[in-house]
Amino acid sequence: MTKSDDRRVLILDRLADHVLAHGLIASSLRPLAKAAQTSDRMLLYYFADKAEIVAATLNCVAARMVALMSVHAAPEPLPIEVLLPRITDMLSDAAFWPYMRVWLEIASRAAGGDGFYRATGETIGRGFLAWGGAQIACKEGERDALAARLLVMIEGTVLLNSIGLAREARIGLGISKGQSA
Amino acid sequence: MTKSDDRRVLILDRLADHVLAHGLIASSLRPLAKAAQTSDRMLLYYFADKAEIVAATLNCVAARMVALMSVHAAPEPLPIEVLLPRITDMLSDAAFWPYMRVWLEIASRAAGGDGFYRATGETIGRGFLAWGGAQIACKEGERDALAARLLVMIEGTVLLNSIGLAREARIGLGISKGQSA
DNA sequence: AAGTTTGTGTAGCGGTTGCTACAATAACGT
DNA sequence: ACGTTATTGTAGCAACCGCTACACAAACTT
Repeated sequence: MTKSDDRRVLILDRLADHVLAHGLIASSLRPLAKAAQTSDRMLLYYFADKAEIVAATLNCVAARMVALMSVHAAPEPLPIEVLLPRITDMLSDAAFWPYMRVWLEIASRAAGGDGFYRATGETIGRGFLAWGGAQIACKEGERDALAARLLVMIEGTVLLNSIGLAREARIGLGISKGQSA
Repeated sequence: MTKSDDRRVLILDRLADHVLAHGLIASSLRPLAKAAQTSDRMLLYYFADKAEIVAATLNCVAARMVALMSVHAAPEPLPIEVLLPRITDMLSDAAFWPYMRVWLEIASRAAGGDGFYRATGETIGRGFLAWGGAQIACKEGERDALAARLLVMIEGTVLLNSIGLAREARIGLGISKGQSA
């Protein structure tokens, strides 16, 4: 049934658009259905329940973010002091902001004890860790620690950005001003 | 009308208990009213609307957190390398976890564009900044940058804790193992 | 004692939530 | 052509959401 699979993929793509544009908080069945140009009835025909819809949609969102990040990845490893401002600029990019919003929603729900969001968050977080680690120019024995360091600082920056303390985040990372290279 | 003021304070205290125990997500009027041992009707008698209830409750929650943090504050300034593991341990403390949960809910809603939560988050964030800055032993000219650095790392740790990457956070901060002093 | 303010219960409004029962059409294999 | 399967619309459920109208009692003022 390739037909229905195609339809599912098309729907998921539109659902991802909607979640990125309006957040998980605005993603109850009827708004989602409207964004996907169907009815809530049909959403629950293609998916078992809302949990499955959200899981599949977040999958799609994560895939897009991976693609977006690989575009921004440095072509060769860089020292962490160079990497940090680069990534900070990336996070401040308007194209990334929707992902950060969803990312914070996931973290918040994970903190609330929801197992699904905790697992999803951990997977994506480990993805960040690997992505960053691969770009650091360093001795092999230092890579894990530096990657973790990068991750802490990235996540700290994301959170501070969300509450309007982006400036303080840059100061904390020792970034003097403006865009980097 | 001290009588009704007392009643308001008593209610707020119970509301704070509930928000800390179950999060903002579980804080619609009827559960809040039950926790405060009243009715939703009475909640909206003492407060204008739900926004006012949440604002007042978060005020109360923030006050409690300040009290809790001042207990954990170092009696004298410490170098940042000593401060960092101390604070990380504090954040991992079970007594702090409820606050971190609410903190992430605030950040998430701020990221969603809600003006109230953005303002609340910024205020509390600046409170963290000042609290941390005051405890750092350093030259005066370095204080702001170090305080910001501390803040980024704290917030990064909070977010990573929420998604089950507490271990990675510690590694990133260069904390070798176990509790500190 | 009369009148006014302060407090409280009951009941319900219009809206949203996730989800489902029922029925009808469209497509397909035989 | 016929029976089955895939797809879709309509309508509605029970639970929840923030909030309000109305009635009523206690308490305080004068």
